[in-house]
Amino acid sequence: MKFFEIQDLFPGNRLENFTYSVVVSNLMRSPEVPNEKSEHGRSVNQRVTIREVAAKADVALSSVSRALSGHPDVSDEMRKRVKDVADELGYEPNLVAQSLRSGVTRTIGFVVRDINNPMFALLARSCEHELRRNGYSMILVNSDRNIENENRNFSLLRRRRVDGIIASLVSEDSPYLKKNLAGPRCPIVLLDREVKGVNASAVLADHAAGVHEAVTHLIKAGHREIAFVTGSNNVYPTRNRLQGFTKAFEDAGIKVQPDLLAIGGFDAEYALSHARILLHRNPVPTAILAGGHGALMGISRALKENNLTMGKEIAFIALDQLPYLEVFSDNISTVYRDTEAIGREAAILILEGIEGEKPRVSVIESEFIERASSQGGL
Amino acid sequence: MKFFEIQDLFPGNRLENFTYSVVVSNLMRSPEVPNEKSEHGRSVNQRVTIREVAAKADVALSSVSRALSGHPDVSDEMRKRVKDVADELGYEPNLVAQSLRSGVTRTIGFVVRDINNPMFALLARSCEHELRRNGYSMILVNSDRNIENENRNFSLLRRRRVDGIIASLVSEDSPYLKKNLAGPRCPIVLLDREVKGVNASAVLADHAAGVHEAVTHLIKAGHREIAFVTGSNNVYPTRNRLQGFTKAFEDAGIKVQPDLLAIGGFDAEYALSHARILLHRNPVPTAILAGGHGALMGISRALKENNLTMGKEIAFIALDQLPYLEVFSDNISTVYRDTEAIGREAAILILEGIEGEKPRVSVIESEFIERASSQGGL
DNA sequence: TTGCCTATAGCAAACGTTTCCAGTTAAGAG
DNA sequence: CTCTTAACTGGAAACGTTTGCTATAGGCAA
Repeated sequence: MKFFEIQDLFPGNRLENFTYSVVVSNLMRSPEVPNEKSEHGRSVNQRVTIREVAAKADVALSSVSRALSGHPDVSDEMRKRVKDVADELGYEPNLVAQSLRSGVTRTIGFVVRDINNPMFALLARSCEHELRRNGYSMILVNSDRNIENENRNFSLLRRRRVDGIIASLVSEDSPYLKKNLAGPRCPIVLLDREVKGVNASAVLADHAAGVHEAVTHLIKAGHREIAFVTGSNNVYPTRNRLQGFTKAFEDAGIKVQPDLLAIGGFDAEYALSHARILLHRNPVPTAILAGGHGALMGISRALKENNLTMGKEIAFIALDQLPYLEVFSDNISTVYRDTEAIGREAAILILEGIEGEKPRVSVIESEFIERASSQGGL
Repeated sequence: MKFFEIQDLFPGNRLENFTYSVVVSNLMRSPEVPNEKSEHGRSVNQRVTIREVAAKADVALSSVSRALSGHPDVSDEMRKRVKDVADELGYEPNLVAQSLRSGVTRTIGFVVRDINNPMFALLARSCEHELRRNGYSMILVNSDRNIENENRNFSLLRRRRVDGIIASLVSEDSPYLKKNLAGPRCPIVLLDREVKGVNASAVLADHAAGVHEAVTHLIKAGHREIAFVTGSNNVYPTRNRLQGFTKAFEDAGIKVQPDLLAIGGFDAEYALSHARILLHRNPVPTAILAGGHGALMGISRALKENNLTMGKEIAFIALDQLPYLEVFSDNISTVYRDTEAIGREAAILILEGIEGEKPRVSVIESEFIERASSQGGL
């Protein structure tokens, strides 16, 4: 363990002039930029092109291209000569030109329903990582839960000629969906969505299994008044979770009480207002399930308002292990699915699609993880 | 408030066949894709081009281009005719071709030091939002705290001919920095970094002010043994925070005790191991400052290990209001800076640079926000 | 020696736009 | 009625690559 001496930290005795604005100032000086203009009014791009490499190596353009791209019809001597010159000049191929000519952009578009949900950040991150490992870049566009935005996002990605689109759709019945999913000539991977009649791959989580496990656990503990707050049933996760939920009741020979279900919005506002109502129901729910990030936010606020503590006065289970939970709320029972695996799987599916393979569906398991918050309530 | 009936949720009595694999299956059928090949072995891109629009409207290519791009030298009649045909054919300009010809990609590269830090997710998000509002897309690349990755990321963005680069650098003394920051002919915005001799804009947080405020608060409360765990001082935020830290001690006429400073890593592992040592120091620190996300993680784990509660046995302040804190740990005192404002500002600076304006530095304020965790410890 | 084949290199045509320049038309002025 | 000008429009050359085809050279067999 090495601790620093104060003078190490402030080389040159900068302690004396303690003004961070001074620190800033040395960034201000601007060695004048040339920024010349060519005769045609376009700014000169003094970057080195394949043409210059060819000239300096005294070979044809096409030979440079082949030498650098690993084409087989190139002699060892030619390849070496070209590579040397390219290195010497610091040649970096123009990906835009390559894309135009070859029709391949090595870019994947990622349409995300709502980037506010930290799960998507995690998912997009692992997906990007896997794509990059395979030489692809990712353009991420956020729809902000709005189907008009979503439609514009698809259009943008088409114009950018991305090689594939990974999409977490706002809903499964947007009027633009047919055009956006059937139209483009690039592979598509849907995240946790089922859209009929489109030729797309999908990564689906098996929410039902985990929810079934969780609800069964609650029922066995004696709970009967189990509330469930989640997004509307025009998306697969809600339907799938409800299947697990209902199946657990069926298996126990109990009837689901519809007025304990608040199925209508993934946002925190919806969850808050509906949790408030649920908490004033008679009889009061003894347990409550939160479907997603927004539900968790809204419900936990409502509980706080009513001075209810999870795991004491009420049992609580979050569907989805959200990334921040492990930090400070490591007592929350969750239905866990491996979010990073979903991202990786999406990358794999889209790469398969680019390789020309047929679309397929990949299912990610889920499981109930019991912690303190699912106790109490009875 | 509308609650759903069970049968609403499962149209068609899907309750009976409870197998989510069945649900999946309707995605599997693949209406055979044509996937034709042209005579030259390139897959047919049956997308409509400007040429087809020109042919159908019976005008020149150049007129279509001008009509759609808002060029002034176009008659109203021409513009209408072209637009109608373009709409009819569903023409979507090829951004790749536009980029190649015009030299402008309408894309900004965002190099992020470590996307694991949720602050960067927030920052990138607000930045992307602002860029998109101005018609730009963002490509985000993650360096994973590794300067080799960082170097490759810059190269990738150059090859992609991005119009500007926003960068959160791993360190300020990477050997590649000169090449990467001075070389490319596109504007650059640095996030919370000072690199001498480069012609770049920057968004700098005024950490010092907030830290000064926070430490002064602690000193006034009677704290003398104040520990500080943060990243190495080869980056601006550490230096700047230390300035605020030291100034507060100076102002109070007290000497900083160097062995209470653990200045060496932003990662949680570093923070954990050093917090452990600090907590066994004699005398034990009465207060502890966490510089960043990793420090917060590591320290809070070390506190838990030692059965210490923030705000009780020890005073705790997090430098940076991390996004997840407001959710479950709303009792943590923080030095707050508006992360989303930083993202927006970065976008604004990069757009200015693209407009040809001179690089400049923008400073974001910070302030101490007192909550429960900074009490106790004495 | 001749002929053929193989390995390699070069030429030139794309990819889909934008933009310079030149040409056409119509309107207005003298 | 002719000339000048303004307002468009069309043609063609780029942008920086990749790639099909053709050309050349050398090797080897007959």
